[in-house]
Amino acid sequence: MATVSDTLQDSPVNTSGSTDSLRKNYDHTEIEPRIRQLWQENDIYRWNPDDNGRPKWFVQSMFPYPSGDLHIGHWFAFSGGDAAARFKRMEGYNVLHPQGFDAFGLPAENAAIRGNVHPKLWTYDNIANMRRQFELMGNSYDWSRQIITCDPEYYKWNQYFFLKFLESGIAYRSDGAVNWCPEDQTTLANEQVKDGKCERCETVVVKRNMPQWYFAITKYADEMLDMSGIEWPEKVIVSQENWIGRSEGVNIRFDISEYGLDTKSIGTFTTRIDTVFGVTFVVLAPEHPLVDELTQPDHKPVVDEYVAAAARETEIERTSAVREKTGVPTGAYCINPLNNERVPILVGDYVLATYGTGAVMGVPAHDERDFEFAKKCNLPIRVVVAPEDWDGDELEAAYIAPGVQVNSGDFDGLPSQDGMEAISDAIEANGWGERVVTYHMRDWLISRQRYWGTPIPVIYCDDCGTVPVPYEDLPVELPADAAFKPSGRSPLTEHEGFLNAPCPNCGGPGKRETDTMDTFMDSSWYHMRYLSPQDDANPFDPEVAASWAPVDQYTGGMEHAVMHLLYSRFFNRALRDMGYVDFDEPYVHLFSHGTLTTDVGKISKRSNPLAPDPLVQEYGADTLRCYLMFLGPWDKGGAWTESGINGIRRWLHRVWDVCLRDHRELTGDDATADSVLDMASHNATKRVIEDMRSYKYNTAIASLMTYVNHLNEAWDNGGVSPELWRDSIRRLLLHLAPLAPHIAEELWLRNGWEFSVHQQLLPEWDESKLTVDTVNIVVQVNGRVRDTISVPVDAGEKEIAAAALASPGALRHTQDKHIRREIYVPGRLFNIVV
RNA sequence: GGGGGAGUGGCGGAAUGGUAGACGCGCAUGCCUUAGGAGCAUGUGGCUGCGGCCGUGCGGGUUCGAAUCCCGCCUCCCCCA
Repeated sequence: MATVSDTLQDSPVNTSGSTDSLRKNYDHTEIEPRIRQLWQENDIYRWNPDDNGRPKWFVQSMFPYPSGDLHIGHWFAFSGGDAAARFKRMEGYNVLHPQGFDAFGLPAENAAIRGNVHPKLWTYDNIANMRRQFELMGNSYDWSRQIITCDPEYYKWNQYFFLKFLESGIAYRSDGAVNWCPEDQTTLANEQVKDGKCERCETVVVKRNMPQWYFAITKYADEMLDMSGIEWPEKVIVSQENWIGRSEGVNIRFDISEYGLDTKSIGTFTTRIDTVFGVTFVVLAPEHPLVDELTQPDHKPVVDEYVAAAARETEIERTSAVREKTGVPTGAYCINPLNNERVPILVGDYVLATYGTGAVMGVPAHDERDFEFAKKCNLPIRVVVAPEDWDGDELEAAYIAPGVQVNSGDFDGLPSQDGMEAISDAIEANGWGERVVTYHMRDWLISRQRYWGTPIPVIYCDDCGTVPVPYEDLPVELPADAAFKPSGRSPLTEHEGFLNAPCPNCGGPGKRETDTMDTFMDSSWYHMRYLSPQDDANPFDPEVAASWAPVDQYTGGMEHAVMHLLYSRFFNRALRDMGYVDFDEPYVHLFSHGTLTTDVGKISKRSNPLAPDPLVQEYGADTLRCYLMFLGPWDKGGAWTESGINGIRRWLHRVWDVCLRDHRELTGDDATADSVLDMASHNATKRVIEDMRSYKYNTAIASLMTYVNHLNEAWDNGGVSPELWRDSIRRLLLHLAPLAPHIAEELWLRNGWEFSVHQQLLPEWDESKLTVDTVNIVVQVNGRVRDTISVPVDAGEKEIAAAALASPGALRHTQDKHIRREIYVPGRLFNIVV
């Protein structure tokens, strides 16, 4: 068993001075496991929630799905996250850095369908393997707080929160059109449909009508638009704003009472009520319930055929901007209440039944799609908001911008922004419609017709209706012996033992809900569970939460900009309103790292598994971590290629070499050499700390490389003092520790310093040491570099001007010329304008 | 169609108004070696008459000075429809 003293015993500081034998000693295959064991035995990454002497820092990387292998993309994500945690620890914070597994989800179940292996077995095997791979990375996780979301001890609390949501009216069941993935045989939330396809398997999603459970996320839509409490990348904020998609407008009704139907009007939603006098037609979605009733007999065959054709097309096809807008008249008319005009009603497939009211008022003069549609269908185009210099001519394209109301009755002459308000007032006063706010975001559909998820804890009773499972009966556990064949219904439906349960209310026969919850339920609050993962009385310990939540720093990929990050923000607000937490936002700072790609494409759980294990074996975890962080800016991602990794390995060899030289060989008789090295040290500290704080790992490593080059130069030139050398090596290792934790620890111990380097504070830098005695000033003539001069740092402008003007390079270009101007940028350059 | 980001050597990238190409890869030459796909050292944007000239996607502009700021255009990537 290795201990700290053993390490020192086994590997004393080498005093032979022979660099050849030293170099051979950097054997990552020996060092890395031994150092990790040392960390483990001393438990240095265990979080102590009661250590209040240091400020708290809750830092978390988005937990992985246990797909089976930790691929190189995971390494890219987690190397940076771990460096951030280690750096913060060394800045003096009490750091909580946990990790876990997002363990429910379809791949496990699909594996069961394919390979006859139980999802639970598959998942836990994968977790075991990924834990082993995580160990190879040497991350500073407190594994004692690991959570696995498919453990009943975890999902019990999903069910608990579901029941709480039910009580507070946030969870509700509703029947209606939902997104259905034919491949995965389940419904999907709107957020999980990308380009009309399933986010997971890319199958085209279809609409189905079925009763499903929802969370009322839209209740928080306005509040979630307020991002003032978070420091997140702009692109994530913008994505969420767009997804929530708040728009203010007016619902206005067009009268159809002349047809004697039950429905007396067509409701339409518009954000441009200022253009209502320009309505020359109304378009219904092909699925609109009024289509059938309103279509006049002589138009029937055409309309029926059009509706049937539209049903065969997907939403993406129908709303594609490049596609020609088509439509057919119903032969019916409706009345615009503002001007009592009769306008034709058409059916057009660019209008979707699921969006707004499923009907739009057509204003061709001021809407691009309506303009195109009117041209195509030969409908009139009437200008009602005039461009500034409008001459009364026909428009060649829709005029979208604000202008002045014309052809708008009493509202003529008003600026259209004012017209918007005045017309809205008139509509509301006359009962023709009302102002409404709509959102693009829909309520969160959480039902899934799959096995491997959290059972929704309700029982349906013929007499009592929908009855929540009592809290004391939680968790409702997944039965182990389900049949995994996709049928469009949850496998649990086929499981009699699970399905039949007595009604908790009346004791009569009841049927359990057989759908399971969307797995985004699990990740919406998992950060809170890290605070007290073993608590069996509460989802999380309120006292610990009071002082430790929210998460201070969260890192993860952009793919969760909407979905996970949106759901968590909603979930936290719901928890807040139920009194569980007293803050609004779950994740204060967010950093979105980029995507690592291969030449094949994106690395993800869906493709390109590139196993890092052989790379770790060949190069070592430290080399791989540093290489990934050196590829480019962390937030930009990059293309994976193995070429170049040798550069990092060579550099770590040089680090090894320079850190094990015997400082007693140094003479210490050159004060200038000392000040040069000291400046390099302080400069490295400044640059590395500043870069690490802003996650610029690539330039932080570059600065460390430069620093090692300086150390080598200083050694070769000789003359530096042994004390300064030791101090400089110390600095190097402290800065290296977050990025290459194993080698930094090994070299730290070999130099005789106290275990562990990861429990040290970062060195500071002294600005005054960053200035030198003489400084090189660039001499320019007309902005072009002609010479450089070396002057004392405290030289005045006059002195510098004289030296610059006298420099050979400047003289060549100023001879026989008239000097018009001289520009001096202190400490940098002197520009002569001739 | 809308929103966001980016275009710099052979390559990854650095520099956000002040010496373009830090740092690294690759390449070249040399040293060491029985050998090397190892290590070390030096060099490395292009052209050159050795004075310089050209050079950060393209075209214009502002400035003493622009990769950086402004206007117009082209291309690529990501997100949303």
